[in-house]
Amino acid sequence: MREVARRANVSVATVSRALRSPGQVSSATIQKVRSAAEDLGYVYNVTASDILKGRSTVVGLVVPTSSSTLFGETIHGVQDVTAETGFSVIQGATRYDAVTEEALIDSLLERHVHALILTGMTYANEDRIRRLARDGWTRVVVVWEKPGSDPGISYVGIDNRSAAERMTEHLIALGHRRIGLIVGPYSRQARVRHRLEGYRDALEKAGIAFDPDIVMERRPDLLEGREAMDSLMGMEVRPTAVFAASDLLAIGALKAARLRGLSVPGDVSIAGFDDMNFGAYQDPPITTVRVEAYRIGQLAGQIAVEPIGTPERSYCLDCDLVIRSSTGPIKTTP
Amino acid sequence: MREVARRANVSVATVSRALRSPGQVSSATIQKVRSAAEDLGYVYNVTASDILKGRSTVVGLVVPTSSSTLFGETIHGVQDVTAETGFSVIQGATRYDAVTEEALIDSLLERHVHALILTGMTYANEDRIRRLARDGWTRVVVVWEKPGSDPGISYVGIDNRSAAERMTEHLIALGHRRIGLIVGPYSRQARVRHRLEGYRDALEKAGIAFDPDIVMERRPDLLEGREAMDSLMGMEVRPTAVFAASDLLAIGALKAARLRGLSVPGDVSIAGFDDMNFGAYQDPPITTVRVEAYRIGQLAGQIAVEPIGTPERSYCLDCDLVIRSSTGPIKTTP
DNA sequence: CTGTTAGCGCTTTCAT
DNA sequence: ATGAAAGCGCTAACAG
Repeated sequence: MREVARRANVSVATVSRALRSPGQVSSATIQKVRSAAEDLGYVYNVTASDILKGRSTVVGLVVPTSSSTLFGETIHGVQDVTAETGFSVIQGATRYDAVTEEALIDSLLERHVHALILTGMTYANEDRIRRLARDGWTRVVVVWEKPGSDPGISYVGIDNRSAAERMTEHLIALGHRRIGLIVGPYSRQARVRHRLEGYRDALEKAGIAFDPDIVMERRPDLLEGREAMDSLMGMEVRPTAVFAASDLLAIGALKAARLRGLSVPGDVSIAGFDDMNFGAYQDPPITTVRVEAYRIGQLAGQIAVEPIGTPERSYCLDCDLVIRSSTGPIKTTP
Repeated sequence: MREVARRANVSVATVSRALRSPGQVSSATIQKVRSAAEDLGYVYNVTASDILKGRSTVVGLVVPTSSSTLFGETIHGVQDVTAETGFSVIQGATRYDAVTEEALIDSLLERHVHALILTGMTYANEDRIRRLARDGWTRVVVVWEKPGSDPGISYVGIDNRSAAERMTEHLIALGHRRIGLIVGPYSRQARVRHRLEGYRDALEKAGIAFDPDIVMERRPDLLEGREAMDSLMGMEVRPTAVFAASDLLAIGALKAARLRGLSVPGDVSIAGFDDMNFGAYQDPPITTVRVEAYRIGQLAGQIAVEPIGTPERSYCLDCDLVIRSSTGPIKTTP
């Protein structure tokens, strides 16, 4: 910038003004400055400006994994909104690991991010985040989970418990009473735990005993879904329906059923969660819970870029069941 | 930091040293400083340090879309490597749009990123990038494409042309002579154009005339694949095999075939590209080209974090055909 | 309209 | 081992 000033025969302050607030400068000077900048290949430095203004125009985004079409939509939502307002997004993946998550959050904080958007926060780091939020150090948005009540923490998510309950009810309504569940590691994530609770709620209402043997706790990916389903289908009294609390798990489960020569939904019904784009392209198309992932990202982004000190704000989005062909009535033994 | 200094009764310089280069400070002082920092909830500011040192510890990563399991793997690779070396990744998606890409690159440059990792650079922005790279302004890594020869630009990718040629040869070897192609927008992306060229190479070698009518140029997603396949299958003389230059397109195509009651590979063979994790979970599992997306990301990350001025370095990874069940011999009309 | 000056949070000489 | 002071690239307040 000093170089530019010298070349244009003006002070650095004028350069700054010419480039950033052209209203205060004569158009002749603006031209001079612009062309000097052009000649020198000058590129403005937002970072320096941030430092001086004691602010930050970066938001940190923490996701479990970057390679999911689902979180991907949320990421898009966040990026679109933040880009409009001149913010950049530093993104990192935890791989469902608390230690990685902590390291990630640390590095984000050291960059003094304006906001932290957290997907699937593990219990391990909750206290720390709460303290940060309470002190107004950064804005904190927790995403994908039903609103809680922590001062300074905003939530954008869905009611996982209710959605899981409704899907389980759907299966019960089809006549199923032995319903397997494949679910993420619920001991660590609220989101997942709530899905388990919803499942149990529905069973209880229908007077079906909860059987821990047919609940599989797995990392949400294709292979784990397949393996879990295989165990389930290998049981002496096997479930007639399986609720996979993620479409990834459901697609894996579908594969396992196919390999065992079981027809879906003839022999066993399979339901998923999330409505990932692939779900409708499976054979049969998968019954699932629609989640507006992009919208969640947008809202999270909007909240994130608000000035520090703006009160927390929470949204709980509705999510509908999408009944496709992977679930059907229980087979009546002839 | 000044606060910490005051509370610990030392100068800011000492605080800086105590926290960042403990070797130069007495352990008593370190303790004092540490506890003062703790009490005040002090968090180090990397950004300020970057400014002062005239460097940047951020790399910019540009991808076509964030919601792809494939680019997701590349992102993971980059993140894992950069995290180890204290870099953060600012990531943005172009959505296959040149204008968005340009805006994104601008914002990255204004943050004075240490390096720019570009996936699927469009022609529109090539000149600009080349100039940047030549001037040593940032490190530039172009990813997913076969190495070219531009001073200052590193490449990490695959030989798209050769891979596409081999897949087409595979189909030809199965007896197919009328082979449809569904491919991304090749007018704008080198990666995609090379796949088209590979396809043509193979046809030519086999003495098959190139027929532009059975080449569909589509955005790589499920729906477009489905629609393109539907057009192809609606033709009077329809192709007996279709090469979809992305697994996303292939899965969409599979759906279209299924809806038309065509058996795969009985009535029509379908091949994909990329080896996305979903491919093996389709029915039938999809024949495809394996691409080591994570490895590509790692290499790109390694090159990116090297000091400015380090010579460019390029890698062209091998990629094997993965023959699954979606391709088979041509049906001999009885 | 434009220049001068001070200073953001940090690190690095250079003294002490 | 510690402190004082200068300075990274930028902007805001104050003069002129």
